[in-house]
Amino acid sequence: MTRTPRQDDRRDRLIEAAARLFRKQGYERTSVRQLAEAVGILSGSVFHHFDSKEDILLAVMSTTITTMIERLREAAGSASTTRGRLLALIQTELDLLHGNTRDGVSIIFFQWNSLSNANQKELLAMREEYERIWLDALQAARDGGALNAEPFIARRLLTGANGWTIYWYHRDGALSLDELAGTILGMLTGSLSRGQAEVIRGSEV
Amino acid sequence: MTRTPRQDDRRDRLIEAAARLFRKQGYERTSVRQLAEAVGILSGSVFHHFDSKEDILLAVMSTTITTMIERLREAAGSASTTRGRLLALIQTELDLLHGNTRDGVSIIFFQWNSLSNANQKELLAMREEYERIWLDALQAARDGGALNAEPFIARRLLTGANGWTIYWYHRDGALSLDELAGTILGMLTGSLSRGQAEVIRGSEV
DNA sequence: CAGTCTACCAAGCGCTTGCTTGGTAAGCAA
DNA sequence: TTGCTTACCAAGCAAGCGCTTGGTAGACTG
Repeated sequence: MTRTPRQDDRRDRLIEAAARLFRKQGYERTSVRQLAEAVGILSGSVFHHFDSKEDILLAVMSTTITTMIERLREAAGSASTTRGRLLALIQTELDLLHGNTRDGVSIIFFQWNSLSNANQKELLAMREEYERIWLDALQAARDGGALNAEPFIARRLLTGANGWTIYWYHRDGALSLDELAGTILGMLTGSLSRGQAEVIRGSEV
Repeated sequence: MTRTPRQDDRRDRLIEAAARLFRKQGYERTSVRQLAEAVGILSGSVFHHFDSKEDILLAVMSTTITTMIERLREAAGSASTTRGRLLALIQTELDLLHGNTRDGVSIIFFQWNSLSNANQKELLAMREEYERIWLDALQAARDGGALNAEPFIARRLLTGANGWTIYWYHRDGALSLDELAGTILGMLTGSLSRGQAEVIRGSEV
């Protein structure tokens, strides 16, 4: 039997497997035994790496939010115009939801209530950091006249619209993520039709 | 001990309690014992009214969808213009989500995956009936030039945006449901600002 | 007023759950 | 070589789960 101490790869693999299974089956319907089996250990051994099952969910969410903030901050910085920044944020959130971070990100969106209140509080500051980036961009868009609605309302509608895509959007379909992002931006700002995404990103307002 | 035979009120009360508890706690985290306690019977007695726990969820969803279809059909028929009809549908869906049907409707939106595949199939025809009303209205809006996006994409974005309101919208806040509906219609059709809802409903396109 | 049906209780069964315990082989440091 | 640490296994515990069983009081039916 191979032992690989001084190397937390089992822990990381557990987080990965948990993200995958939690997304597919939900947190409650995923047992610790399933998690253990997914990485090739017995159920009791899971508790060598984590104090509780919920701690695994917390770890999944925590590492995911960190990535989300990082990616969104990058996107916000990459665009030079108000509208271009908004598009970049939408594209990024969609990519977070459908790229290789999708397991964790879906869990952030739709398994939030499986976390105890105490642990929700623990992550709230990070979530707010993520939302702050959005609200700043939306406020700028509003100041510039590109957005009609109040930023925080627009963001919440957007959160739902984007998050819900995990239930119907498939990357291998006819609709590309950038096209979808363009459609969403068009709705938000009320003028853009699909397929113009590339034109706008980086150009003037 | 009061017995009231020939009267299915316990069954109805169970469905009601289930809707409430499933929404608040989730289906998996709600036990049959809790459901029983909510209506004042013992856990075993629940299975006099339902074959299984999942059957209760099915009953909640089934009765809810029936109401949803009914209400949405009414709304679609009440408006004389394309845009007015769209607004009526949005208002109705928001009211379904936040009025006295909100428990069941929230469950339709967010506990769908707790149903077994077999039971999902059972309800699919009803869901499609509901969506058909939406798609017809959106298609008409598109034909009339009021909507830029493809109807089925618009609807899915809308589904997410509307459904997500259960996580942040509160009736007793400053924002009224009709104002919110106006904002959403404005985004969909790309021209309306908030507060104009009443003006548009029933007027010409 | 006997027979049937409805709506429940009391008890508990079989199973799964998250988690604990005690032990051990392998790796590392001195 | 000794001693400590890491990463696991083997076994199982207590609690809770959905659900079943056998029985009974009251209401309804002929």
